[in-house]
Amino acid sequence: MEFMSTELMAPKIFSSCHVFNTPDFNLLATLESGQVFGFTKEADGGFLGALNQVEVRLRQEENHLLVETEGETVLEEAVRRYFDLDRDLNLVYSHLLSDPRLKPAHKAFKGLRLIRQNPWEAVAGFIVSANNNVKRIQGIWQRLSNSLSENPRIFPSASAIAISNEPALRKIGLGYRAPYLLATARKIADSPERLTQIDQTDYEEAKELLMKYPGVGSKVADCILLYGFHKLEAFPVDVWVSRFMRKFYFRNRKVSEKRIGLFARKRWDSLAGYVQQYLFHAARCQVIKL
DNA sequence: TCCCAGGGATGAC
DNA sequence: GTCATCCATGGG
Repeated sequence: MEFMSTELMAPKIFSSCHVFNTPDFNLLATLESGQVFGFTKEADGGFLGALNQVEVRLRQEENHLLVETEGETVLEEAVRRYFDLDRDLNLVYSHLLSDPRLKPAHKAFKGLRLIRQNPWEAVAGFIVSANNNVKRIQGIWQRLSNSLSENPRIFPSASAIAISNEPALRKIGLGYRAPYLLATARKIADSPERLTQIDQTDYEEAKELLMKYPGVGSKVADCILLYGFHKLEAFPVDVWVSRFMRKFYFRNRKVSEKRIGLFARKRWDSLAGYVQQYLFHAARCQVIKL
Protein backbone atom coordinates (compact mmCIF):
# COMPACT_ATOMS: atom_id res chain seq x y z
CA MET A 1 0.00 0.00 0.00
CA GLU A 2 1.70 3.19 -1.10
CA PHE A 3 1.20 6.33 0.88
CA MET A 4 3.49 9.11 1.86
CA SER A 5 4.20 9.13 5.54
CA THR A 6 4.45 12.56 7.04
CA GLU A 7 8.10 11.91 7.79
CA LEU A 8 8.83 11.69 4.08
CA MET A 9 7.03 14.91 3.27
CA ALA A 10 8.87 18.19 3.27
CA PRO A 11 9.39 19.14 6.91
CA LYS A 12 6.87 21.70 7.97
CA ILE A 13 8.22 24.98 9.26
CA PHE A 14 5.86 26.99 11.45
CA SER A 15 6.29 30.70 11.80
CA SER A 16 4.67 31.32 15.17
CA CYS A 17 4.26 29.64 18.52
CA HIS A 18 1.43 30.23 20.95
CA VAL A 19 1.86 29.36 24.60
CA PHE A 20 -1.03 28.29 26.82
CA ASN A 21 -0.96 28.04 30.57
CA THR A 22 -2.31 24.55 31.28
CA PRO A 23 -1.87 23.58 34.93
CA ASP A 24 -3.97 20.40 34.73
CA PHE A 25 -3.45 18.98 31.27
CA ASN A 26 -1.90 15.81 29.83
CA LEU A 27 -1.38 16.26 26.08
CA LEU A 28 0.10 12.79 25.59
CA ALA A 29 -2.81 10.94 27.19
CA THR A 30 -5.31 13.23 25.49
CA LEU A 31 -3.95 12.59 22.00
CA GLU A 32 -3.16 8.89 22.48
CA SER A 33 -6.43 7.83 24.11
CA GLY A 34 -8.22 7.03 20.86
CA GLN A 35 -10.31 10.19 20.53
CA VAL A 36 -8.60 11.54 17.42
CA PHE A 37 -6.68 9.76 14.69
CA GLY A 38 -4.97 12.58 12.81
CA PHE A 39 -2.01 13.41 15.04
CA THR A 40 1.37 11.81 14.47
CA LYS A 41 3.96 11.77 17.19
CA GLU A 42 7.38 13.16 16.45
CA ALA A 43 10.71 12.09 17.83
CA ASP A 44 10.85 14.99 20.32
CA GLY A 45 7.44 14.09 21.77
CA GLY A 46 5.57 16.75 19.82
CA PHE A 47 2.51 16.02 17.69
CA LEU A 48 1.89 17.07 14.10
CA GLY A 49 -1.68 17.38 12.86
CA ALA A 50 -4.57 19.74 12.30
CA LEU A 51 -6.80 21.58 14.74
CA ASN A 52 -10.01 22.99 13.26
CA GLN A 53 -8.62 22.52 9.75
CA VAL A 54 -5.44 24.41 10.68
CA GLU A 55 -2.06 22.71 10.58
CA VAL A 56 -0.40 22.70 13.97
CA ARG A 57 2.45 21.21 15.92
CA LEU A 58 1.62 20.57 19.56
CA ARG A 59 4.04 20.13 22.39
CA GLN A 60 3.83 20.19 26.15
CA GLU A 61 6.46 21.51 28.51
CA GLU A 62 5.38 21.02 32.08
CA ASN A 63 2.45 23.36 32.65
CA HIS A 64 2.52 24.88 29.20
CA LEU A 65 0.95 23.80 25.94
CA LEU A 66 2.86 25.05 22.90
CA VAL A 67 0.92 25.43 19.67
CA GLU A 68 2.98 26.15 16.57
CA THR A 69 1.10 27.45 13.53
CA GLU A 70 1.60 29.23 10.26
CA GLY A 71 1.01 32.89 11.02
CA GLU A 72 -1.42 34.05 13.66
CA THR A 73 -4.15 31.65 12.57
CA VAL A 74 -4.76 29.93 15.87
CA LEU A 75 -7.25 31.70 18.06
CA GLU A 76 -6.75 31.45 21.77
CA GLU A 77 -10.39 30.58 22.36
CA ALA A 78 -10.37 27.83 19.73
CA VAL A 79 -7.55 25.94 21.41
CA ARG A 80 -9.04 26.26 24.87
CA ARG A 81 -12.34 24.98 23.51
CA TYR A 82 -10.76 22.17 21.48
CA PHE A 83 -8.99 20.72 24.53
CA ASP A 84 -11.72 21.61 27.02
CA LEU A 85 -9.09 23.53 28.99
CA ASP A 86 -11.50 25.62 31.04
CA ARG A 87 -13.15 22.64 32.71
CA ASP A 88 -12.38 21.91 36.34
CA LEU A 89 -11.51 18.22 36.25
CA ASN A 90 -11.83 17.80 40.00
CA LEU A 91 -15.41 16.66 39.53
CA VAL A 92 -14.13 13.89 37.25
CA TYR A 93 -11.32 13.06 39.66
CA SER A 94 -13.73 12.68 42.55
CA HIS A 95 -15.45 9.89 40.61
CA LEU A 96 -12.14 8.20 39.79
CA LEU A 97 -10.65 8.52 43.27
CA SER A 98 -13.74 7.33 45.10
CA ASP A 99 -13.62 3.99 43.27
CA PRO A 100 -10.57 1.76 43.84
CA ARG A 101 -11.12 0.17 40.43
CA LEU A 102 -10.68 3.54 38.72
CA LYS A 103 -7.93 5.01 40.89
CA PRO A 104 -5.06 3.69 38.71
CA ALA A 105 -6.54 5.54 35.73
CA HIS A 106 -6.33 8.82 37.65
CA LYS A 107 -2.76 8.17 38.71
CA ALA A 108 -1.64 7.28 35.19
CA PHE A 109 -3.54 9.82 33.11
CA LYS A 110 -4.48 12.79 35.29
CA GLY A 111 -4.96 15.79 32.98
CA LEU A 112 -6.50 13.76 30.15
CA ARG A 113 -9.22 15.89 28.59
CA LEU A 114 -12.00 15.23 26.10
CA ILE A 115 -11.45 16.89 22.74
CA ARG A 116 -14.09 18.82 20.80
CA GLN A 117 -13.22 17.85 17.28
CA ASN A 118 -14.96 18.75 14.06
CA PRO A 119 -18.24 16.74 13.90
CA TRP A 120 -17.68 15.50 10.35
CA GLU A 121 -14.20 14.29 11.25
CA ALA A 122 -15.63 12.45 14.24
CA VAL A 123 -18.26 10.85 12.01
CA ALA A 124 -15.69 9.71 9.46
CA GLY A 125 -13.09 8.61 11.96
CA PHE A 126 -15.44 6.46 13.97
CA ILE A 127 -17.12 4.90 10.93
CA VAL A 128 -13.59 3.76 10.06
CA SER A 129 -13.05 2.60 13.65
CA ALA A 130 -15.66 -0.19 13.46
CA ASN A 131 -14.07 -3.57 14.24
CA ASN A 132 -10.68 -1.99 13.60
CA ASN A 133 -7.62 -1.03 15.63
CA VAL A 134 -6.18 2.40 16.36
CA LYS A 135 -2.96 1.91 14.39
CA ARG A 136 -4.88 0.96 11.27
CA ILE A 137 -7.41 3.74 11.71
CA GLN A 138 -4.56 6.25 11.84
CA GLY A 139 -3.07 4.82 8.66
CA ILE A 140 -6.40 5.03 6.85
CA TRP A 141 -6.81 8.60 8.14
CA GLN A 142 -3.44 9.57 6.65
CA ARG A 143 -4.16 7.92 3.33
CA LEU A 144 -7.58 9.57 3.05
CA SER A 145 -5.89 12.91 3.69
CA ASN A 146 -3.05 12.26 1.28
CA SER A 147 -5.20 11.09 -1.60
CA LEU A 148 -8.50 12.97 -1.29
CA SER A 149 -7.72 16.29 0.36
CA GLU A 150 -6.48 19.51 -1.22
CA ASN A 151 -4.05 19.83 1.64
CA PRO A 152 -2.63 16.34 2.27
CA ARG A 153 -2.03 17.22 5.92
CA ILE A 154 -5.69 18.01 6.56
CA PHE A 155 -8.57 15.52 6.57
CA PRO A 156 -10.77 15.72 3.44
CA SER A 157 -14.18 17.39 3.60
CA ALA A 158 -17.39 15.39 3.27
CA SER A 159 -17.78 16.70 -0.29
CA ALA A 160 -14.26 15.58 -1.17
CA ILE A 161 -15.03 12.04 -0.07
CA ALA A 162 -18.50 12.23 -1.64
CA ILE A 163 -17.02 12.63 -5.12
CA SER A 164 -14.72 9.67 -4.58
CA ASN A 165 -15.83 6.08 -5.23
CA GLU A 166 -15.94 2.72 -3.51
CA PRO A 167 -12.96 1.08 -5.28
CA ALA A 168 -10.77 4.07 -4.41
CA LEU A 169 -11.78 3.85 -0.75
CA ARG A 170 -11.18 0.09 -0.70
CA LYS A 171 -7.72 0.63 -2.14
CA ILE A 172 -7.02 2.97 0.77
CA GLY A 173 -7.84 0.06 3.08
CA LEU A 174 -11.37 0.73 4.29
CA GLY A 175 -12.57 -2.76 3.41
CA TYR A 176 -16.28 -3.30 3.97
CA ARG A 177 -16.55 0.15 5.56
CA ALA A 178 -15.92 1.80 2.18
CA PRO A 179 -19.59 1.95 1.09
CA TYR A 180 -20.61 3.19 4.56
CA LEU A 181 -18.18 6.09 4.56
CA LEU A 182 -19.03 6.96 0.96
CA ALA A 183 -22.81 6.95 1.55
CA THR A 184 -22.53 8.94 4.77
CA ALA A 185 -20.19 11.49 3.18
CA ARG A 186 -22.71 11.97 0.40
CA LYS A 187 -25.59 12.45 2.83
CA ILE A 188 -23.62 15.02 4.80
CA ALA A 189 -22.38 16.80 1.68
CA ASP A 190 -26.00 17.00 0.52
CA SER A 191 -27.36 18.46 3.75
CA PRO A 192 -24.63 19.50 6.17
CA GLU A 193 -27.17 21.27 8.37
CA ARG A 194 -28.66 17.93 9.40
CA LEU A 195 -25.36 17.14 11.08
CA THR A 196 -24.71 20.53 12.67
CA GLN A 197 -28.25 20.68 14.06
CA ILE A 198 -27.38 17.75 16.30
CA ASP A 199 -25.50 20.24 18.45
CA GLN A 200 -28.79 21.63 19.76
CA THR A 201 -30.45 18.25 20.13
CA ASP A 202 -30.60 16.32 23.38
CA TYR A 203 -28.55 13.14 23.79
CA GLU A 204 -31.22 10.51 23.12
CA GLU A 205 -32.66 12.11 19.99
CA ALA A 206 -29.21 13.08 18.72
CA LYS A 207 -28.15 9.46 18.94
CA GLU A 208 -31.18 8.32 16.94
CA LEU A 209 -30.46 10.92 14.26
CA LEU A 210 -26.81 9.90 13.97
CA MET A 211 -27.72 6.22 13.64
CA LYS A 212 -29.50 7.03 10.39
CA TYR A 213 -26.11 7.45 8.74
CA PRO A 214 -24.74 4.25 7.18
CA GLY A 215 -21.99 2.72 9.28
CA VAL A 216 -23.13 4.50 12.43
CA GLY A 217 -24.50 2.16 15.06
CA SER A 218 -24.94 2.61 18.80
CA LYS A 219 -21.26 2.64 19.77
CA VAL A 220 -20.05 4.83 16.90
CA ALA A 221 -22.91 7.27 17.55
CA ASP A 222 -21.80 7.59 21.18
CA CYS A 223 -18.24 8.32 20.06
CA ILE A 224 -19.45 11.02 17.67
CA LEU A 225 -21.62 12.57 20.39
CA LEU A 226 -18.78 12.51 22.90
CA TYR A 227 -15.83 13.63 20.74
CA GLY A 228 -17.64 15.63 18.06
CA PHE A 229 -20.45 17.27 20.04
CA HIS A 230 -19.08 17.12 23.58
CA LYS A 231 -22.20 15.45 24.95
CA LEU A 232 -20.65 14.13 28.14
CA GLU A 233 -23.40 11.67 29.03
CA ALA A 234 -22.40 9.58 26.01
CA PHE A 235 -20.70 6.36 27.16
CA PRO A 236 -19.27 4.43 24.19
CA VAL A 237 -19.02 0.71 24.99
CA ASP A 238 -16.32 -0.94 22.91
CA VAL A 239 -14.63 -4.28 23.68
CA TRP A 240 -12.29 -2.75 26.30
CA VAL A 241 -14.96 -0.80 28.14
CA SER A 242 -17.21 -3.83 27.99
CA ARG A 243 -14.54 -6.09 29.53
CA PHE A 244 -13.80 -3.57 32.26
CA MET A 245 -17.43 -2.96 33.15
CA ARG A 246 -18.42 -6.62 33.15
CA LYS A 247 -15.45 -7.60 35.31
CA PHE A 248 -15.80 -4.88 37.92
CA TYR A 249 -19.50 -4.03 38.00
CA PHE A 250 -21.34 -7.09 36.69
CA ARG A 251 -19.39 -10.00 38.26
CA ASN A 252 -18.25 -11.10 34.79
CA ARG A 253 -21.82 -11.80 33.75
CA LYS A 254 -22.60 -11.20 30.11
CA VAL A 255 -24.66 -8.05 29.85
CA SER A 256 -25.71 -6.03 26.85
CA GLU A 257 -23.87 -2.87 25.88
CA LYS A 258 -27.12 -1.01 26.31
CA ARG A 259 -27.36 -2.08 29.96
CA ILE A 260 -23.74 -1.06 30.55
CA GLY A 261 -24.48 2.40 29.15
CA LEU A 262 -27.55 2.82 31.33
CA PHE A 263 -25.60 1.68 34.39
CA ALA A 264 -22.79 4.16 33.63
CA ARG A 265 -25.14 7.11 33.20
CA LYS A 266 -26.88 6.27 36.46
CA ARG A 267 -23.56 5.99 38.31
CA TRP A 268 -21.60 8.89 36.80
CA ASP A 269 -24.40 10.99 35.39
CA SER A 270 -23.31 13.87 33.15
CA LEU A 271 -19.62 12.93 33.49
CA ALA A 272 -20.00 9.34 32.29
CA GLY A 273 -18.19 10.19 29.07
CA TYR A 274 -15.18 11.52 30.95
CA VAL A 275 -15.01 8.47 33.20
CA GLN A 276 -15.27 6.28 30.12
CA GLN A 277 -12.26 7.97 28.52
CA TYR A 278 -10.07 7.35 31.54
CA LEU A 279 -11.14 3.75 31.95
CA PHE A 280 -10.89 2.97 28.25
CA HIS A 281 -7.36 4.30 28.04
CA ALA A 282 -6.34 2.57 31.26
CA ALA A 283 -7.81 -0.75 30.17
CA ARG A 284 -6.27 -0.58 26.70
CA CYS A 285 -2.85 0.38 28.05
CA GLN A 286 -3.15 -2.32 30.71
CA VAL A 287 -2.74 0.20 33.51
CA ILE A 288 -5.72 -1.72 34.85
CA LYS A 289 -5.41 -5.47 34.43
CA LEU A 290 -8.49 -7.22 33.03
C1' DT B 1 -1.19 -19.59 11.40
C1' DC B 2 -4.75 -17.81 14.24
C1' DC B 3 -6.55 -14.07 17.00
C1' DC B 4 -7.84 -9.52 17.58
C1' DA B 5 -9.28 -4.69 16.80
C1' DG B 6 -12.92 1.83 20.00
C1' DG B 7 -18.85 -2.79 15.43
C1' DG B 8 -22.59 -2.43 11.91
C1' DA B 9 -26.02 -4.49 8.85
C1' DT B 10 -28.90 -8.08 8.17
C1' DG B 11 -32.10 -11.61 9.01
C1' DA B 12 -34.29 -15.00 12.34
C1' DC B 13 -37.06 -15.32 16.24
C1' DG C 1 -36.87 -5.93 21.08
C1' DT C 2 -32.58 -9.49 21.28
C1' DC C 3 -29.20 -12.64 19.14
C1' DA C 4 -26.05 -15.01 15.56
C1' DT C 5 -23.58 -14.42 11.51
C1' DC C 6 -20.93 -12.18 8.15
C1' DC C 7 -18.00 -8.66 6.79
C1' DA C 8 -11.97 -6.64 5.00
C1' DT C 9 -7.63 -5.74 6.68
C1' DG C 10 -3.16 -5.88 8.86
C1' DG C 11 -0.67 -5.99 13.41
C1' DG C 12 0.77 -9.02 17.03
